[in-house]
Amino acid sequence: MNDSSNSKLGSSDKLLLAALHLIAEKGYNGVTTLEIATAAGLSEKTLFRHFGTKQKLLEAAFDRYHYAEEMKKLFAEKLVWDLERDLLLVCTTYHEIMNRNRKMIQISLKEDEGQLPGFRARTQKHPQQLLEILTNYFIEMSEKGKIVTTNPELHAFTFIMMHFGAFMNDLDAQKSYPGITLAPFVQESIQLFARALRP
Amino acid sequence: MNDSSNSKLGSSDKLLLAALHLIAEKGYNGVTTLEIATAAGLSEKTLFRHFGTKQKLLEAAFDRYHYAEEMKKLFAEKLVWDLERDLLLVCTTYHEIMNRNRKMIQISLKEDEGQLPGFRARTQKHPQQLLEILTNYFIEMSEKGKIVTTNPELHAFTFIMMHFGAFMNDLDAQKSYPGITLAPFVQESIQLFARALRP
DNA sequence: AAAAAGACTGTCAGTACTTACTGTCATGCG
DNA sequence: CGCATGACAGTAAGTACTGACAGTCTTTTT
Repeated sequence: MNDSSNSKLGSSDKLLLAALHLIAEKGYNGVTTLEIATAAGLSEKTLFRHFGTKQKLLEAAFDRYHYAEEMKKLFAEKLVWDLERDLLLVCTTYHEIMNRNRKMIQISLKEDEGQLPGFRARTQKHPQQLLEILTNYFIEMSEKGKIVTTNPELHAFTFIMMHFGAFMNDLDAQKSYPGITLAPFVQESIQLFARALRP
Repeated sequence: MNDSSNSKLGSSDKLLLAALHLIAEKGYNGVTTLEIATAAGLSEKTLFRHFGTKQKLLEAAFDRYHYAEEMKKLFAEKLVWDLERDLLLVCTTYHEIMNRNRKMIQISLKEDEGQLPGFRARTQKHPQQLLEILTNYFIEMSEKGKIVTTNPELHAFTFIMMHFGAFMNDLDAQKSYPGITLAPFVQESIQLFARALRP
């Protein structure tokens, strides 16, 4: 259940995962190096031997575990120009990536930019790419006559905001809206767009 | 420009505002009592004379500046059963309230529940109420034959998630999507729903 | 009007605790 | 042997919080 219980990992990875987990939960200033080391099942001394400072530990964790593949590759050859199918692909891919970077996103939210140079830029890279891709998709779908869209970028933005909102709502352990799960929401959001954009 | 530059405020309010502002920006553990007092233009000693402890200062700030009026009152007698008009009212009211509680929401996001008992519950109160109101609204509109909705609660949730996402995106000073402003987005989101739910 | 009282604040010195980080030496392990 | 680690002690800095005293300004009293 706990990240650090995996005994197959090397010491560095145990520390990185424990750091990521605890900092995401309690914030950088809310966790001590002793806490992190203990959670990793190691001594504090080992932590400093590996990473020198607490800052470098966090930076190393970000570098090691931030998923950074290009969004465009994820959609290459996969779009079939059927609105509902393609939107489902976009949705699932979006939520998958956001969930993979969940801890990093939580950290970026909690800490201010001054102390985490460049971290926020990285967490925002995927959403920005996706907006571009989805905008172009709407434009092309419109040219094919399969949908009507007056403002493709705004439509793409709206679609992404829906799912960004749902993701952020889910990020919080103590959810704002219990009783609503992701899958039906995804389905509904797609049908909504399909009906609204239908020629 | 700065909160604490308003010389008409009493010392307590200067401290509360400075605390709210700084804690929202750098987190509870990221700010010192000396910093807060200095930002308020007062001495650290005065801070402790007024509030005793740092915790109580934050709690007092939350109590004093959290906007807590019942959502239902805000919509009483104001809904006219015209979808586009009513959704616009819901949108603007939602964004207004969320913005009014912006600092409190930022703090709730940064700090974990263990140290801020009950804070998160208060920031989540408005969204939950709104979901209820909007769900009932969709049900009634459906009964009036003005819209078709297969799952009113999910539709309401979807609508709110769109705007929650937009708000969260805007919360960040370093926005993910520059060049997109709120007003056109609100307009588009309403038209989207109007088209999708039209009988 | 003058004096006295009271409320509020600043300065400064200081305490107690936490915490990032280091040094030294011993131990286990291939 | 060589390498990684742990146990332990310790340092230096930061920080929440306190106490003592003095200054200022307003209000009250004479």
